[in-house]
Amino acid sequence: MALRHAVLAALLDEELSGYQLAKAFDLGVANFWYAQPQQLYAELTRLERDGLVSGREVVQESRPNKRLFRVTDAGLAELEEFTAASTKPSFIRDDLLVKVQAADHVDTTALVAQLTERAAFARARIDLFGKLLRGMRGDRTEEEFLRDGDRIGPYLTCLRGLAFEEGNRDWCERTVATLRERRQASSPR
Amino acid sequence: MALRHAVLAALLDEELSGYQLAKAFDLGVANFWYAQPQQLYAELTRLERDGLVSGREVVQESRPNKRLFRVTDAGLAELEEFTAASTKPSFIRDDLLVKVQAADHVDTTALVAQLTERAAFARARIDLFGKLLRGMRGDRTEEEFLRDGDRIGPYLTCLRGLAFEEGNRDWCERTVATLRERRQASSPR
DNA sequence: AGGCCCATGTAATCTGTTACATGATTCC
DNA sequence: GGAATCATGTAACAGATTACATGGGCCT
Repeated sequence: MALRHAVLAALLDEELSGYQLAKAFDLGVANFWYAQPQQLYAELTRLERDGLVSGREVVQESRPNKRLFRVTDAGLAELEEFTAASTKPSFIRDDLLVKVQAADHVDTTALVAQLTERAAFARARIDLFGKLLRGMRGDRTEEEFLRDGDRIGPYLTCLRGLAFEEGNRDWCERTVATLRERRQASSPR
Repeated sequence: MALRHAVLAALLDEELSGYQLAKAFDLGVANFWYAQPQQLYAELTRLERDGLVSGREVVQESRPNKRLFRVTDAGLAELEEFTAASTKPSFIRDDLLVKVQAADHVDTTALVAQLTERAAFARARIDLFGKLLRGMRGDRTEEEFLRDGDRIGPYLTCLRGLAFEEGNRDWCERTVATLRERRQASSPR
C-alpha cells in the first residue's frame, strides 16, 4: 500500500497521465519511489475506483487520447493520514553490492566493468538532478528557496536523490581503484 | 533470483545457521541486502535442494539443534555466473521520501518526528558500521587493509552502508531544520 | 522499411510481507 | 513470573516483474 501514496504525492503538483507518471517513476526521476508502467496503470485504476484521484479524458489529434489525473480531497486526506502514521525503515537491496561482497571469491573483471557503468549512470543522474534543482529554485539561492519557496517537497527529495547518487559515484570509483590495484599487485606484468 | 545470491555471498566467509543469517539480514548488518527470517529459511531449503549449499546438523545441549550451511562448488559457480552477468540498476523506495515529497500539502508535525527518528536510527548504524570496519581492519589503516587484506568484500560493502547512513542522517537533519524554520516563519508566536 | 515515441492495458509468475505456530533456556 | 534469545518453519496474502498485446504518427 505504498505505491498508492507515492502516486498521490507525485500528482500533488500537476495533473499527469499514466504515461507521464510512468516515465517519471520508471526512469526514477521521481527519486522518492520507483515503479514500472504496468504497476502505475493498475494503481491509477484502483485509485480512481476508490475516489482518491479523478481522471479526465483529453482528446488529442495525431496521437492517442490520454487521461489526466489529479488528487481528490479524499486522496489528500489519505495522504495526510499516511504521513502521520509511523514510517518503516528502508533497506538496501542492490545486486551490485552482493557482487562486491563476493569479490574475494570470484573473478573481478566483469565486476569492475559494472562498477564503472554504475558510476557513469550515477554521474548522468547527478547532472540531471542538478538541472532539476536549478530549475526549481530559479534565480534564488538554495537557502532562500528553502526558506521562501512554495513547493519545497520535490526539491528536498531531489536533494536526497542527488546525495545518494554522489555516494554511488564515489563508492564505485573507490571500489574500482581498490580492485584494480589489487589485481596488479597479485599478478605483476 | 537475487536473494539467492545474497545468501550465497553471505555464506562465503563463514558457515552460518538460518537463524544467524536471519539476524544479519533482518537487522541489515548485511548491508548489501535485506531479508526477513521466513524468506531465508525458505531460500536455504531451496538452495540445499539445488545443491548450491550444504547443511550439517550441529547437536547442541541446552538449546535447540541447528543446521550450519556452507557454499558448495556448484554454489560458487552460480555466484561466479551471477557476478559476470549484467547488473540491474537499483532504485529508491522509501516511505519517508514520499512523505517529504508531500510536505507542502500536509501537516508536518508528525513528519518532523519521523525524520528525527530516522536520523537517530542512521546514527546508531553509523556507529555500528564504524565498529565493524575497525574490527575487520584490526590495527592496519584503511589504505593498508584494502591493499593487503584478504577479505575486502565485506569491508567495501560496509563502507557503502556507512556512507548511505551518513547521507540519511545529514539529509534528515537538514530537512528537519528546513521544515521547522518554515513553520516558525508561517506562524510567528 | 525499421525503429522510437505516445498511450494503455491484461495475464502469468515470481518475490516479499504478515500472521500464525512451537518450544526450551537464560536473564532480569 | 515475564521477556528475550535460540531455533525452525507453514500459510495466506500483497506487491512487483516479465511477457504479451495493440496501434497510429514521426523521424531517418
